[in-house]
Amino acid sequence: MVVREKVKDFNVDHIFDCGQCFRWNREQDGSYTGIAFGKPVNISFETYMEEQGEGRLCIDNIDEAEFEEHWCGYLDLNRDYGEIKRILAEKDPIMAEAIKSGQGIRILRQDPWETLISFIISQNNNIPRIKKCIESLCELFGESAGSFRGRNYFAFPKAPVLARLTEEQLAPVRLGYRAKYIIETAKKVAADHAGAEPTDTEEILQTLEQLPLADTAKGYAYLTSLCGVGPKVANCILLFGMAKHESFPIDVWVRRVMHRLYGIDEKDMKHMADYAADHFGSYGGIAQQYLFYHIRQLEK
DNA sequence: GCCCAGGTACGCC
DNA sequence: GGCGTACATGGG
Repeated sequence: MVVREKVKDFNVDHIFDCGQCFRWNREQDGSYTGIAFGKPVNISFETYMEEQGEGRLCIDNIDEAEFEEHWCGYLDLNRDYGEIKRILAEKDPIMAEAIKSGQGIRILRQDPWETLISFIISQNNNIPRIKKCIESLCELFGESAGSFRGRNYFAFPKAPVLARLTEEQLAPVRLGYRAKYIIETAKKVAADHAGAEPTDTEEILQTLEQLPLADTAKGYAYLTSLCGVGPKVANCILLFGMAKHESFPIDVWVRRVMHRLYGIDEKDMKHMADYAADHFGSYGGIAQQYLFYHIRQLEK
């Protein structure tokens, strides 16, 4: 168990139930259990006093070394979200209101491969079913990650494993027409990876794991070249799997916000993207998460 | 039966 | 390049 005191701008519901991740589940006590880096973990957060915005973060089933190596970055703990919120709140009153709804949001730095496949599954789908599909995919094709608090866990299946599957083998996961996209994308990613040995050619080979280091435009170009990855999914992968915080995914909910609250024409995606780039700049993706969380709260 | 869900591929103009 | 439309699946 790792404990950190005086953690600010952190709310487990805002972080794990804001649609950026699909493998974290809420427990009776309000904590969340999930799996990352091949290991099941429970995360709880206790605020010292109401309205204080500080609290104690507990991560169970890891040690200090694992915290430093993986979890500090995964939870984006070194970023000052208070400062980001101050900057964004000044942009407009709608954003200021949205930040109040999701004041404890943090953008996770998830595994690019898992994020890629998860968001291919997300297209034209709803969050509960996305979670079911991913869980089933891991149970059927992922390596066992042991048991934790009486439950068995499975790691996310790696690219070469999915690349070898047929649509028939994937059928039990109930992915629908997305099964084909996933097999094709897995083949491409696995092949790129296999071919990524140093060569004497000028051309820099692109692989998925190189993308977080590349600039956003290059990452976007690679991702949208994959089958089943369009503009929205690519931006989600850049944002949630590669910490490209300027990426601004536009889905049905964000369209709803931009139309209803900002008055932008419902089908003018270009205008929405331009608005985000102009107003929210390098924090576009974080702004998008406050808006996404906000509109969904309003609809509940 | 219909509509919807963190959209995309594909064909047509 | 901008438009429609089909697409698997399950919940409301």
